[in-house]
Amino acid sequence: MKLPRRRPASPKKTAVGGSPEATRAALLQAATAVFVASGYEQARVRDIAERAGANVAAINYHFGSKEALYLEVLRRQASERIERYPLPDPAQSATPEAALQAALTMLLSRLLADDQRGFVPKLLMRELLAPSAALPAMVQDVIAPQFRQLSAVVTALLGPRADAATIQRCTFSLVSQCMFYLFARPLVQTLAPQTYDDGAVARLSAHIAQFSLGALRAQRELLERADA
Amino acid sequence: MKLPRRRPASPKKTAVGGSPEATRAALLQAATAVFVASGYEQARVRDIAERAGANVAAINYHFGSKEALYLEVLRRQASERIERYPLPDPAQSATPEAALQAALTMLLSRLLADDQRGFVPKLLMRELLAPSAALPAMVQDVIAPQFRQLSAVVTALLGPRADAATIQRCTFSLVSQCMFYLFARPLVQTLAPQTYDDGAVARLSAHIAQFSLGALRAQRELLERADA
DNA sequence: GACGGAATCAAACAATTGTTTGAAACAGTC
DNA sequence: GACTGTTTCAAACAATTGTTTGATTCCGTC
Repeated sequence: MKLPRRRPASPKKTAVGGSPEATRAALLQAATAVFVASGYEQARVRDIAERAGANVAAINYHFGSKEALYLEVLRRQASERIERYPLPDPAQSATPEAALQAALTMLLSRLLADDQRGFVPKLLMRELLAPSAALPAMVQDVIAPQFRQLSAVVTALLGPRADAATIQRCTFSLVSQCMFYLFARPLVQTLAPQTYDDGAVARLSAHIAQFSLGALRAQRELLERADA
Repeated sequence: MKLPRRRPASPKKTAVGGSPEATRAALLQAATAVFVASGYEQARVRDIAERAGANVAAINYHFGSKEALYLEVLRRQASERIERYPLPDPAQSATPEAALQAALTMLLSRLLADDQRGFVPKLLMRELLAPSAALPAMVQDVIAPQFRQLSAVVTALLGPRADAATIQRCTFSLVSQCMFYLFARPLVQTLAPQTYDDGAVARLSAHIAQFSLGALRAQRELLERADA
């Protein structure tokens, strides 16, 4: 009693559709979910195939290997999130202070937004914990641009006397406060359960901006007093 | 040509010693190294046994299973690190500023010190990524005390007008800057390779203290101006 | 409706995993 | 020196892994 498996939207397992492209897409979607849930090493190709309603061999047929599939998932998710949350143009902000606020909001949005189930942030966490061959590309594509952008804003706020090392450390201080709410979420939720309620991004970015603006102004005064 | 394997410090593979206790100890030490390097799932019992100069079966004989060995390693490492880096007494510091500096140094030490190969911090990362039943105990034993301590220091620096939420967020800002250098290490090393050179803890804690003291003073002024 | 390449499948494959086994070596006691 | 319980060992075990295979099904084309 075999029903036709191709075009007629086969009601087989999940939603393979029927065309080869549909299989590919289903595998990608299933792989994303499984990789996020288990990480690369713990993810099982059989889980992915089953979830996609496809055969195990389909993975190697369409992508070559488990690792190639992983890299493909990573590449797609990262670029998608990047274009969903474009970096704000610093020239559009009236003041460096406004630019900082805008940049922090976007950074936090990227890290905390729950659309797409937070794939990229979770994968980023996994990569940082157990770096794979994918991390360098991820740093270059996702992190470095944000870091450069923030560095420019910090440079504007610290004034002309700031050296490169100071700019770098201060930028780290900004990034760290944002990433903290991603990484330490289970911890923060234990200590302050209401933190991730509605409007979290706005609330947190406002605090981080206020905290950091005070720090950067003080740092600037310090630099200029030392230089004088 | 079998040489006597027991007491006479057998020069076999590594340093099993000879007695059953020595085998146990060697297994524990090797297991610690391997678990830290690879994590529980990726750690191979054969690696551990070889590193300890023991037979694979010795693990199951002495500890019952791979998981039991892991939990034993965990238990020992956690308690050891806690007593190695005791929290500084805030009453011993002359000023709140000095107390902040001392607390940050100790926090960073705990997170970055490479003795024992940073087992507990790495485990903390794994727990935050995939929380298990061990996390609550870990928060209670390792994190919460530091957080309370830092909160007290922050309260002193922010002055009497600070509300609980502000104190909490500012303390998070402090903790986040410290944890960042643990979590984002692969990232930081890409962007600023020299960061973890000798004296990292002193250098980083000095920056974080300076940055944050400026932020906290500004915050205090803000609070007092708004209240006045 | 037969041909042919693309796609899918169940099954087998080779490698690796944690664990168990049964014999051997050991130390202590009588 | 034989007995006993403990400890160690090489080897095998059972389960799981990613991958490959060879047959089969599909679909457009002639």
